[in-house]
Amino acid sequence: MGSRGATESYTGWPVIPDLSSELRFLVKEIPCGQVTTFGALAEALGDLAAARWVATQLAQWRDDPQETTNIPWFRVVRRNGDLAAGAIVQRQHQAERLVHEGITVSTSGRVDLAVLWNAFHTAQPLKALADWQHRVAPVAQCYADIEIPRVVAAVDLSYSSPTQAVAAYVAYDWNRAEVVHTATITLPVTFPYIPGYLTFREVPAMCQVIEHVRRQGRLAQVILVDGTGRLHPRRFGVAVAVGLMTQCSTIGVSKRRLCGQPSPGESSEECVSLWDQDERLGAQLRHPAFRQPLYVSPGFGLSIDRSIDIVQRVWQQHRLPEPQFEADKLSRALARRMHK
DNA sequence: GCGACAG
DNA sequence: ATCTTGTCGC
Repeated sequence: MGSRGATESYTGWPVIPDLSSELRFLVKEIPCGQVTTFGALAEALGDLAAARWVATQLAQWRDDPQETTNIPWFRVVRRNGDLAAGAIVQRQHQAERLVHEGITVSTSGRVDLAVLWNAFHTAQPLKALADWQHRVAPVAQCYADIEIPRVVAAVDLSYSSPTQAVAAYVAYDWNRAEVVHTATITLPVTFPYIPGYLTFREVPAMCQVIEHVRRQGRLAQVILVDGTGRLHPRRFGVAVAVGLMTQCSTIGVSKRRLCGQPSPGESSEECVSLWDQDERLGAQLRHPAFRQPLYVSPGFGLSIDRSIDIVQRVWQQHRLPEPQFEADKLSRALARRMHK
């Protein structure tokens, strides 16, 4: 079975676990005649936040003729005892499999969770990754603010298939309002999207396109990253990791909020600080032309306030700041072209 | 039914 | 993020 669980060195990037293999192993541990929950499996992986991914992965195996007979997906139900989500025929199938193993399923499609099985053997690989984030986050907290540079870049990812990422880099001159450099790369991606762990999914591709631009000698002084920076439960969003790995100044900019609460005292419409555990981590920005706000936090090498200055400078014509809008457009166009 | 956890 | 029909706005 090889090495299970995440191990890492103190200084470098951690070994990224193969979560699908880990989950497959755990599901196969559930004994005949027993049931468990998606959340229990997620906790066995090391974080309840993975529950949704566990559910979607099990549904995938359920619907895959190659996998469905090897993996007892039907022994996993929701926390309230309900059978897994899905079409009526699939829920019926799950009920039949459970009844066949001697488990009582009510007419409404619910099992008694008093018998929930939970004795997994696991190294909790996600917990190892979270510990690594906690430990490395303080290293990224030093900064020496630069002036707002003329050229601000952005990196963004699209997917040409569920396992193939397209990373785009776009450098934008806000004074002349034009794109001055672009680059793209493609890379296989296997780590799933789990809230709080986006770093381990998207940072390798982002760093690779940035290193490519560095070799071209065209690296901008600041890079906007789709996602969060310090505005993260462990202060280690994807923008922090990209900055740390590349030693570039980075800013996390997201369309939705991962964590942080607006400070009650502030009345400003266009900029409200976001706090978590009595710590100011970033800001919610509003643009008069757009309904939806933007969530901004430093990744690496910049203060919160300078990060805000820079994002406001390049946020003009679209819902996303111009460099990100262009990077999104570019990566999506290439991903679509590759899909054909 | 509601709230919700980046991409 | 991606998958998609119908819908809305410039």
